[in-house]
Amino acid sequence: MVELDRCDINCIHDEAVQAVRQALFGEDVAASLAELFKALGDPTRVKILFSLMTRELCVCDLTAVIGVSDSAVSHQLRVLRTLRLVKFRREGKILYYSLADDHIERLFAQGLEHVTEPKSEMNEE
Amino acid sequence: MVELDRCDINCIHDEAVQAVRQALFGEDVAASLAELFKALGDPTRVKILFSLMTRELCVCDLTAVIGVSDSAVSHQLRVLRTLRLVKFRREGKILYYSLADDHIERLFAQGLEHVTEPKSEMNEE
DNA sequence: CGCACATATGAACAGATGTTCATATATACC
DNA sequence: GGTATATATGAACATCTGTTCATATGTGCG
Repeated sequence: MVELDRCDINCIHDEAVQAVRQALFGEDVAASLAELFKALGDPTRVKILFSLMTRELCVCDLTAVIGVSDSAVSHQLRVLRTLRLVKFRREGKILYYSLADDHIERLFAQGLEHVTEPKSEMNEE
Repeated sequence: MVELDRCDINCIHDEAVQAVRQALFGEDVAASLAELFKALGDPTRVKILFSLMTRELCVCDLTAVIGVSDSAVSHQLRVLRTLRLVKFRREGKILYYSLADDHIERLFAQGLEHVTEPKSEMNEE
């Protein structure tokens, strides 16, 4: 029940705005969602996650597969860990990383569907 | 069939690396995926897209709902348009934006599932 | 045509992001 | 304990990103 401070521009469709406002999730949810997607929005992290879809891998393997420094991988793994996208288990000095759950696989599947979709015709200006 | 230039580090699990390498999609796909998710990785764009899930809206409505300048909305709409996430139709001087397809709805649904999931227990160090 | 409105665009700027390099931690083995 | 390996972390830095402000485009109307 937010008192909507009516904008002074006049092209606004009031009921539409009110309806959408009520349906709209809060700042925090929007921020969380954005944070999640942002984490998926980097080529290195995408490759890490996709690699882990095949099987669990150690940091060393990841650097070999993806072709970036171990430091870079490590930094990115931290991002993914913080967002609970990956988990790991230790075996001696080696850490084996794997996907935290199957949300990522489904997100990737959806994403790939959009990306590889036959772009009917650009709707760009 | 990429000839894998074996990394000089020795903790690598060779067959694992080779297997994953073969399964891994190309640079271009990884880049496209990352680009898509990056587009979803901003609070303003998240709110725009979520608003459009309810119904089509003009730019003015969006500024009112989300509470940012029309210029900012416009800039973000361009990003979303470029990635074919939204489309629009003109009616006089007003442009009505709407979601380009239903991939976004499904991506959001998946994303929300992850975000709102009861975080069993942090797996952070 | 000229003006008003709805939206788009470009430049500028502050803040965020990803990598590198150097260094630290943790574990195994001698 | 000391050394080697696997990984993590912090600082530094160049690049990218999102907003704002000023200005441009496009449409309707008188």
